Amino acid sequence: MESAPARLTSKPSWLISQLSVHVRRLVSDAFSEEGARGYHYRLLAALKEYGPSSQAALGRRCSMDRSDVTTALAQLADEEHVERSPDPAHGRRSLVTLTASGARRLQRLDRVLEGVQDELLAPLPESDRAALVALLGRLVDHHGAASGT
Amino acid sequence: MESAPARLTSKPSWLISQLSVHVRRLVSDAFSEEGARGYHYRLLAALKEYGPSSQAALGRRCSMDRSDVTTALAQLADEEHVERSPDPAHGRRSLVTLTASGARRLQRLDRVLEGVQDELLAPLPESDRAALVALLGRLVDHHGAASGT
DNA sequence: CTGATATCAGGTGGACTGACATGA
DNA sequence: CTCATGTCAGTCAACCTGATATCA
Repeated sequence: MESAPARLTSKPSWLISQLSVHVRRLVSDAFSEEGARGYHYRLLAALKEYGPSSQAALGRRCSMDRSDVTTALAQLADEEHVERSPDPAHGRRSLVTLTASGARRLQRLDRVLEGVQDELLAPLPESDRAALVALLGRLVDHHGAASGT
Repeated sequence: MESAPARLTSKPSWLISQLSVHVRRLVSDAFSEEGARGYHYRLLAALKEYGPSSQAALGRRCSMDRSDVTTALAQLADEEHVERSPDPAHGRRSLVTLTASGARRLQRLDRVLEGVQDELLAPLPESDRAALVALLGRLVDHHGAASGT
């Protein structure tokens, strides 16, 4: 405190908050050109990765609230990127599946994200990028395990 | 792509977005116990670091919009954590200064942030923390320089 | 009964935009 | 005149809460 420069930028949570502003700007700018939003991407990506799922499971995996899952899925269903069918085994549960057009949509969004990443990581050489990803991954794993089911 | 598990968690922008959710939750939880919000902390910290400033300058340094600076400063002024006085040299411009109570407030919030950081970085040993801070710092510097004045 | 699930209504803070008046 | 500044009004996505209905 006394001798340190007290630079805001030495606080990890401050750094991450600042960074997240830029990331969000970049991502939502890029996504909105495609007419998508963050929630849509998360859901599509989770569906691709885990296969057909219930809405509650999607919410857990995407760290999204159930109510938001419902809304976002309704929009995705409107555009026929996903299909919601009642789970035959469980009356109340619905099974959400990725459609072919949803998979294409995800591909486009993935490509958009690649661009964002290049821009974001521009100042770092390859080896540093890998190190950063590894470190962030450990944090996400740790905190994801703490909160999710 | 081919052999990799295609884990979402290998995408830096995804990782940062995920992380920022946790960081925000931790930070705003902790701050709201103090009755503060992110904007308040940013402004107080910037005032401490750069000294008395105009509102526009604060906005630039905190990556905040001018209108949000106005609102947040009004609240801080209500609680007498800052003082706004017209700049004698420039009629329209106001000079914002940190009061003694504002400085104490900032200290408390800083302590709160330390706690958040400990929680956030719990899974990482000291050396990795430093590495992470360095990497994030480089990204923030790069992208901050690009956007701000 | 509890518990999980899906839906709907609403509220909050953070980021942003547009309009406006004032002053250098 | 233009430009920066401070203010106000309002939009938007993300995040969260509570209430309700259905079903194992």
